[in-house]
Amino acid sequence: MASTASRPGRVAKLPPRERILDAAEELFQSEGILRVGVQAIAERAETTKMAIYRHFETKDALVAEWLRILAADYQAAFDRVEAAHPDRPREQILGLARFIAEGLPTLSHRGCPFINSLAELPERSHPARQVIEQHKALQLRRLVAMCTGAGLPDPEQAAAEITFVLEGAQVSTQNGSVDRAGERLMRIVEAIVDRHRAETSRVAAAG
Amino acid sequence: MASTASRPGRVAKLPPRERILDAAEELFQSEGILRVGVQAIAERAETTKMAIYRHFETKDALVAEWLRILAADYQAAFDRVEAAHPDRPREQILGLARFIAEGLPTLSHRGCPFINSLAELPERSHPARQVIEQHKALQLRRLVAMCTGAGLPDPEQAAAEITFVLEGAQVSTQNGSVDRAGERLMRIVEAIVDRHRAETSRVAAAG
DNA sequence: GCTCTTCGATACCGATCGGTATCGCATGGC
DNA sequence: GCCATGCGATACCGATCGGTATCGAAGAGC
Repeated sequence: MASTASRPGRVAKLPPRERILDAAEELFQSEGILRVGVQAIAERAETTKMAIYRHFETKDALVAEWLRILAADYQAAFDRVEAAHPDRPREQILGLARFIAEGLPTLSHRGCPFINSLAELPERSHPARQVIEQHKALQLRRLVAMCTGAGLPDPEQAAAEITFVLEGAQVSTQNGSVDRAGERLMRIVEAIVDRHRAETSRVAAAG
Repeated sequence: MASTASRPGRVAKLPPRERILDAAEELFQSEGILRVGVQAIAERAETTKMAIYRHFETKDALVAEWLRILAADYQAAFDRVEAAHPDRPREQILGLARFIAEGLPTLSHRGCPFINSLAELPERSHPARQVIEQHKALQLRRLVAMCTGAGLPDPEQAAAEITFVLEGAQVSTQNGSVDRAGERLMRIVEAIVDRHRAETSRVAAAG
């Protein structure tokens, strides 16, 4: 037989903690948090419940860690969009909207993990809630910064409007009521930015 | 002692089925569907589990019936808004937005029941999902009709935009990221309608 | 080569879940 | 007055939940 050192299974296996997080990611996203048991996560991760509790204090801690990673991935995508359009805040905003719009067909009828998790975890003390609220707060701050950079006269209002349509597009995709949500999303975000820019010139002309 | 006929308890009690639905409404809204057991509903309704299963085939059927009633209430509110502004579609649209905006502080950090239920019940075959999707589809149709009545040149796009911001305002209120969501919601809905009206005159001028 | 940690496997815990069976009582229609 | 029905109470079912205890094999560092 071959050596056992470099051939842990049929393919190279990640360490247990990564496998657990990957399995949790897939199951939580497709079936929800509450409906997925720790045993099911262990099986998909090709490990055992005990291994999970060796790496995470409780199931709630695992949920929180999953959302933390997801939020970090999301912020990284945010970073890439910003970097792709340096010093052009309007393009950054539209790039962000495009990022969301392109993701809509993927999440299809199983919506945004943050929104869903918020629905599944009503207790304000749950560790996952803090992760979600911090993430949303950070996202809004970055959006406000972009709107400020774009010279919009009321960046808080503009950022709030964009936040509304981004989240609304995701839930409307989830319940399948609106078709061509991606295109519609892009159109309205452009319209929001342009309207606020028009406000700029109006304010400038008046001042 | 007084007659027992007209004095069923300390106060006049509704029939069990209504009490069950009331209890389910309160518990599902505040704690979510999956976290509330049938036993807990029975206790709050001052009855027993058996009584619940005499009126509803399964817990899922109770959930579906709850959402059916909720959707009917919602459509009734929709009717009242329409009736309050006969033949003035623009006022109807703004009235609807105001209805949602005024409800935001009430649902506070425990969002829209339809959005939450969608997150809690991922199985497409669940009876409650059909109720939700039908409700959302009907709401969108009515909104499209209002936009058509208002003479907007692209009523589907306008209705989709309004749907996005209505739903987005609710989830952003739930996660607490946006302050003054009600005012912001009203401002953007007005802006959407006015922008589409401006498109109207532009199209008319070009035609 | 030895030891210390990690991993996998299994069995188990108490609690709770959705759902059912049964029984006695009260009530309303006839 | 009688009887069918609705209701409340209790006990119970199998399944699953989150979480723990235990034990043996395997691997890495010194």
